Amino acid sequence: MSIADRKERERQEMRQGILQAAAHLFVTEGFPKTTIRAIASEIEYSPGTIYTYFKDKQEILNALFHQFFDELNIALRTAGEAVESTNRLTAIGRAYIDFALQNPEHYELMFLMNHERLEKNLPDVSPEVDCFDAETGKKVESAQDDGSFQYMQEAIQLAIQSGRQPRYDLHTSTLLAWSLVHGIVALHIRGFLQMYPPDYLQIMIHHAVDGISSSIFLD
Amino acid sequence: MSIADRKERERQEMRQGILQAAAHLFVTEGFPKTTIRAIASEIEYSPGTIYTYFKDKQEILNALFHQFFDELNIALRTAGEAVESTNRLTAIGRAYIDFALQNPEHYELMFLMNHERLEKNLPDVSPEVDCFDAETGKKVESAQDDGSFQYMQEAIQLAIQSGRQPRYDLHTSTLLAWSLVHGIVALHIRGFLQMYPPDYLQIMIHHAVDGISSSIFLD
DNA sequence: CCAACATAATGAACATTGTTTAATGTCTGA
DNA sequence: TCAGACATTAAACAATGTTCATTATGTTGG
Repeated sequence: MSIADRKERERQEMRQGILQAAAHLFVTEGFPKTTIRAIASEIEYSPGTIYTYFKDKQEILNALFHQFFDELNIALRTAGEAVESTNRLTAIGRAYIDFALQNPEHYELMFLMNHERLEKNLPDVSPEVDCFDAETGKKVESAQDDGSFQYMQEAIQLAIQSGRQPRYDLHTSTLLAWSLVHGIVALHIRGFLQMYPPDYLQIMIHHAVDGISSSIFLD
Repeated sequence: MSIADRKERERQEMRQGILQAAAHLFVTEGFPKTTIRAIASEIEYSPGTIYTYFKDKQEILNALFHQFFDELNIALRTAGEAVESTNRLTAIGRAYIDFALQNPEHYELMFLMNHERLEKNLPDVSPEVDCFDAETGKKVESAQDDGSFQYMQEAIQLAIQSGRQPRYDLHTSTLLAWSLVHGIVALHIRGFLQMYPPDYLQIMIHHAVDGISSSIFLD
């Protein structure tokens, strides 16, 4: 069954080619301005061909979605493993902000754009850590997840095990940490921090990363 | 010149009618799904008429932009003035989150959507507080601003004057506070906090608002 | 009162979008 | 060799934001 293999391989190569062209255009031109015709032109095929490999424009974005989240995940874990567990949370926070500021278009597609993921076929990219009972709010089962959110949560847990005193429970602490770094980069990418000169903003962000620990730990 | 006055008045009424119809559609259907034809149909005019009053679709949004920021501004100041200055920051933070969660579509248009404000004619909605020298980072002149950001900053300043010990300088503290509340609501509106049951999320948000003070004050 | 005139409203038209489809070609497996 | 599955294409479709010539309306000066 070598022919079928080759066919499947060619199909996957075509898919990757489309994804690569789409990623380039999405990141440089933005999602709305990127036309199917432009993607097709980039890979030198007709527009209709795209629909042999992807249901619609949204599904192309969904595929890239997963890819970008993997990139963030790797960036955070690389930065986190490079330091001992006591400094890990700060290292992760800094890596998170660096990723977002160095790849603002990736972050745009991942966290800022409105994907309407609620009603459509969403990639399971949302950091599903635990499943709760809808009535009691108690944790029902702990899902093994290799996401960025989970890794940040693990870092906080490690810090607690190392003796640091948390202000709130683990989930709340993680939410606070994540909200802080996301808030900064989201405001920045949307241009709401333009009134600060870049170097001064860098100092503030530096302090903000330190503020993560301050806001969730007592000591 | 009464006739000219009436003409001008009728013109402004028409503008307001368009804005009202557009606001309703933007908020219920979202900006991209709202067509010029739908707005025109709502006010029972032809599509072309819209362009007698607004340059394009973006300019309609810009006008609503100002309106929504005024609403937020009023909400924050009402909540802030209701308490003494020591609790003001927390009250503002809570009001901010309430505003965003009770008017998610307004918040969407204000802070989450990509307006491409950089290149186009942007409303001066960005919270321009101070002007800095690009090289030294020192404050050059203090601009009087009645924005929400400014009000949050004033509340922090009041807390400091009341004896609280800030961790960082005033601007950094304000950035931290704003990033925290924006981060929470931005993640929530984008659906990244869906794995938490609503009541548990409420508790976490409650803690998060308290976390504002913890993250920027030493005591 | 009438004749220009300015302005507003219209509906058709245009260019561009995402997507579908019928037709054509190509390759596979028997 | 041949029939069927599949990929590709150009054309077409519906819907979008926007423009424009035309029409209608009301205002102004004589």
